[in-house]
Amino acid sequence: MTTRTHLRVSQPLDLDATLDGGQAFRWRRDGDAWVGVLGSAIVRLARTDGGVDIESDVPLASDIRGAIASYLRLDDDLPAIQRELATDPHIGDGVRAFPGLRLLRQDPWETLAGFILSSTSNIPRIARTMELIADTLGQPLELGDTTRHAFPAPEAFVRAGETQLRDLRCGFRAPYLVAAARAVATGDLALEALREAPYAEALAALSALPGVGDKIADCVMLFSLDHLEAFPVDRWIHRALVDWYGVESTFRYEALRDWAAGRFGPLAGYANQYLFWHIRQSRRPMIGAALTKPLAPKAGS
DNA sequence: CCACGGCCTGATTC
DNA sequence: AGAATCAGGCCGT
Repeated sequence: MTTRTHLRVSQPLDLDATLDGGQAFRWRRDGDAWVGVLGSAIVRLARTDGGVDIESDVPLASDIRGAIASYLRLDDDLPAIQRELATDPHIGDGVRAFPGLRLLRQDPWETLAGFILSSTSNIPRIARTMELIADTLGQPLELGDTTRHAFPAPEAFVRAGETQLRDLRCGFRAPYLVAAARAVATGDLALEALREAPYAEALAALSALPGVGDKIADCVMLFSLDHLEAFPVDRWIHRALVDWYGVESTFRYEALRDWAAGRFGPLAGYANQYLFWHIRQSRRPMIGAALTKPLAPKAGS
C-alpha cells in the first residue's frame, strides 16, 4: 500500500539541513526526496513550495501527517526563535546560512541508542551501524520498491545481547546498549516521563546509564525529549566556543553548560544546532551524506 | 576533584 | 603499502 498526501508548512524548513545534520541517522536521500522510518512507517518526504509531499506505507488514518509535523517540530515558531537568538552575531551567521534548519522531535529510545553509538565515532559510521542493527533485528517495511526496517525495540536489543551487538559492529558500546535496553524494557528508565521532568532530573536519570555521560544525555534530551535548554558540547561546539567566544579551553563540561545557559537561555539547544552547522561548514566543504557503503556483520558467528 | 590511558572499528593520513 | 592517527565520549585508576 502506498499513501500519498501533502502537509502544508508555513514554517521555514530545510529538509537537507534538518534531516542530514547529525541529529538523526536513518534518513537517506532519494533523488529530491528523503526516505526514513518513523516508528513502523516508512516515509518519503519531498519539499514543495507550500509544504511537504509525503509517501508512506501506512494508511492516512494513522495520522502520518500529524506524526511528521510533530517529528519536524512544526509547532516551534522558528522565526521567533531565530529573532531572539540571532542578536548573537555567530548565531546570526548560522541562521542566515541555514534559515530552515530545525530541531527534531525523535523517538527517545532510537535517539538514546544512536547517541550511545556516537561515542568516539562519526556520522557515516553511526548511520551504517544503526542500519545494520535495524536490518538484522527490526521488522521489515516496504514502500514501493524500497525496503527498510523499523528500529528495533529495547526488548530486541536485550534478546540480541552483547555478543551479537558486537558482531553488529557496535564495539565497546555493545554492553552499554544492552544495559540501556534492559533499563527501558523493565521500566526502570521511563523515557517518556522525562519529557515532563525538569532538566536536572532527566539528566540524572539518563546519565545513570553506563556509557551515557553529560554529552550523550544532552543530545537525547534535545533531540527527543523536548528539553530545548540542553546544550550538548562535543568537539565541534567546544571549538566554536573557544574560537568564537573566547571561552577558556580548560572549562569543564559543567562550566560550559552554565556558560551556554547564561548566554543563550532556555533556547540554547537551537543556538547549539546553528553553531554546530556553522562551524562544521566553515571547516569542511560538506557534511558527509549519511551512508556510503553498507556494512556487513562480522563473519563466522 | 583532576588527568590520563584505554576501548571497538573504519577512514584517512603519513 | 602498512602503520599511526583520528572520530560528535565515557569509564576506571
